[in-house]
Amino acid sequence: MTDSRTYHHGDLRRALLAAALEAIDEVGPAALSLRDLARRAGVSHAAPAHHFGDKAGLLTALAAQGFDLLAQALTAADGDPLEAGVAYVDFAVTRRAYFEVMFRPEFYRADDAELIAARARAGAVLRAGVAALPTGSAPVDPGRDALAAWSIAHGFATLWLAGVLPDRVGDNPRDAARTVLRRLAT
Amino acid sequence: MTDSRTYHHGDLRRALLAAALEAIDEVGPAALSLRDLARRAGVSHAAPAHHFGDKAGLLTALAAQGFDLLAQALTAADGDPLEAGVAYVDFAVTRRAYFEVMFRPEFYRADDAELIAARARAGAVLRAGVAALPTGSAPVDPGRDALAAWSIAHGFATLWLAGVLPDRVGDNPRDAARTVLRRLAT
DNA sequence: TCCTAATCTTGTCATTGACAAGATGTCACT
DNA sequence: AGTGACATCTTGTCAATGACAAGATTAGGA
Repeated sequence: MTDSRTYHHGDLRRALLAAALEAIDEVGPAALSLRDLARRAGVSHAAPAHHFGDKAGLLTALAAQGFDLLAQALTAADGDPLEAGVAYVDFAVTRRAYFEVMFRPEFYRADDAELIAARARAGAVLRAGVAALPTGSAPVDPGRDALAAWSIAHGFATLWLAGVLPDRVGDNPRDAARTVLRRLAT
Repeated sequence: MTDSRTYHHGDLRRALLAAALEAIDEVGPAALSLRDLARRAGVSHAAPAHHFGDKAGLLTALAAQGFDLLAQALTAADGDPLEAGVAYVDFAVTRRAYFEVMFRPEFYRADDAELIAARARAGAVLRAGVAALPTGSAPVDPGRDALAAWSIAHGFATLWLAGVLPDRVGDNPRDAARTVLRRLAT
């Protein structure tokens, strides 16, 4: 179906999303160009509009897909809250394009039903992953603990992606994340 | 000097930075338009180029100014690491435009000397603020503790700005941050 | 005064997002 | 097989933008 001689592409929607991931990795979500995606997919400049309406539509689809992939990644670290945090950071780094779109609501339609559902699924997995965290001595608010855990993992991931962490942390995000996250898990 | 009848603006650089803060608060840093800033300042569309070269130049100046303001805000919470964290979150929320640019290196020139200096100043204040954190029972790596503290504050601030936190956290970022950050400070 | 540099303007070009209208392919139904 | 409705893709167009070039205006010192 990648035969460029056919009038119909055959799988353009998927091809555009894949091209978007590449493009975002290269230039970031802000500089993403629909026309560039069309060129990458070998179709005309107006073809993307049919599948996504506009740029926000495409990024909405990407974000929804990203939340599902994140839920999947967190599920893999079943039971171990520390490893769930590591998986969160790992997702942000290895699937950077998804992550960068997911947490920038100004790029997509935050009221999209499919997106809201996907985000809710990821949120449920995330809260479940944190539930097994060892609590302090004082009576704790589980909501607060989940927020703290989410914050530290999200913050470390964001700072890593922003490239502002000192060189000392090394180049292995999983190991670095585990070291930092352990500060909360003890 | 704000007299629009004069050929020279008089304080265009400052006016453009102020207009940029407004515009970013309205549409975000990605959708920022130099021509819109020029209109807001009452000058021609090419006037900004003389002061900042291009868009990245303007955002570089904004980011550098932001790091200095952050350092200033952190210094105000002198000595108390918990309040330093609260001040960090408060800065992100109340001076959102600065914060959103500062941690998106793809928007500006990360090799700018003035920016690097400002960021180093802010980093020094941040590390100093965390130094007084109560350590756990085990022998600790102060660098790790600083990273954990930075991560949790930065993560909470980022999640707050992204608007993905549950309604339960309320609408007061300072109080909410204090509650979450205490999880690390005990 | 004059002159040099800084500041701002006008004009231009390629790129982009969005929209409209038309061409082509696909598929269900007869 | 034939046909019509719909999905998919194309071509054409427009306003907005970033960047650049060249010229006008002003400020401030020799």
